[in-house]
Amino acid sequence: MELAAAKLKFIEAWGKLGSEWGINRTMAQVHALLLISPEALTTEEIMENLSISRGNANMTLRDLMGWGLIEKQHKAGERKEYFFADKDVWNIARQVAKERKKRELEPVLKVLNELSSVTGNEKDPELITFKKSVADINKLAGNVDKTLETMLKAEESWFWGSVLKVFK
Amino acid sequence: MELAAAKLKFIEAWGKLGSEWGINRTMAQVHALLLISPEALTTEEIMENLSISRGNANMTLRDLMGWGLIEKQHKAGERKEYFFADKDVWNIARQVAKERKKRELEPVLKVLNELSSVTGNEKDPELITFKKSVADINKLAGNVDKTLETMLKAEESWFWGSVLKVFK
DNA sequence: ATAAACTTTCAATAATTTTTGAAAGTTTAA
DNA sequence: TTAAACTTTCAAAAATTATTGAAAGTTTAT
Repeated sequence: MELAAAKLKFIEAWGKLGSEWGINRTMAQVHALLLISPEALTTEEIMENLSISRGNANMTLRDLMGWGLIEKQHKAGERKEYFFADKDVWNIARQVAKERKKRELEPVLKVLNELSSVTGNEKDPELITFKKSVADINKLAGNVDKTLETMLKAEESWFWGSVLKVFK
Repeated sequence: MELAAAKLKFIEAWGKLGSEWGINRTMAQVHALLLISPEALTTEEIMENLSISRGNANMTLRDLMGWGLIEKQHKAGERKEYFFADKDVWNIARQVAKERKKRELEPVLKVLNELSSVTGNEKDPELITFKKSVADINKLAGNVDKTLETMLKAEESWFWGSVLKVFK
């Protein structure tokens, strides 16, 4: 396959994966584009490359910066802003894990903790089932949280080395 | 907190989490409802409880069965179909991991493998960057795949025991 | 100060996803 | 059979989410 076709396919696949995981398709595509660009790109170039509007490009780039996945670059003697993506895939994975943990897992853990103090007739099957489910989910979520915490601090080779060795 | 309020809060939280992870909010809510119900429920009861239409309930229940998260139950001497959710949270996690691996990770791995055979001028920075990104993502995705594979076969206590021991 | 170069905002519009509900389909009991 | 009880389908409507693009805002060079 030619590079041009491969790029399109990569951007499309990355966008699809993103949308399946609750990430705006365009955002995933802009990220994909910057990931495979050796050079930083301007808003203009991104707009053109993906056929998106200026407003869309601007907001998407801002979001990507909010996720810590891309950065602005200023070139000496140029007015334009250039954007580039961190190319280290392990950093990307960690960054996404970090943000989703903060934005989604932690709020859920908070709610689960509140819910575990539910009151009522301790003989009521409704209450028993409710408490059991909440407690079980809480435990699982806690384990996920601990594992992510470790992942965030870890080096890639150490992390996978450890995990895969255990699972041999 | 009272049980009734706690139930509402749980269903709401589960629905929100689902939608953030690309799962239809209603589907997550129906799952939540069944998860905390000691008894199997009819379509009618689910419709009423969540204020959703018959069509929506029917399709959502079918989807949940497709994900292997709930099952039909037939009660002797009754025409109605009852639905109940597997209450084992580890089973649920495994089931979701299994389905998402099959539906999303595997197709992406397939595309990545195709893309790694991209051709062109080996000196071209565009090609070099592209190949590097694809190779790196491929490696990471492969490790995730292997880990999920292990998780699918594992018992909960063994899995977390191993993972958390390593990360101590 | 001015204006060109560039970025940001946001109300309106478009696209996508979800939901409805009535009609069609199926099963069962008598 | 028939008809009641129940389930499924799917086109249309509603709700949600994403995108546009022009106007407003900002920065920089002169």
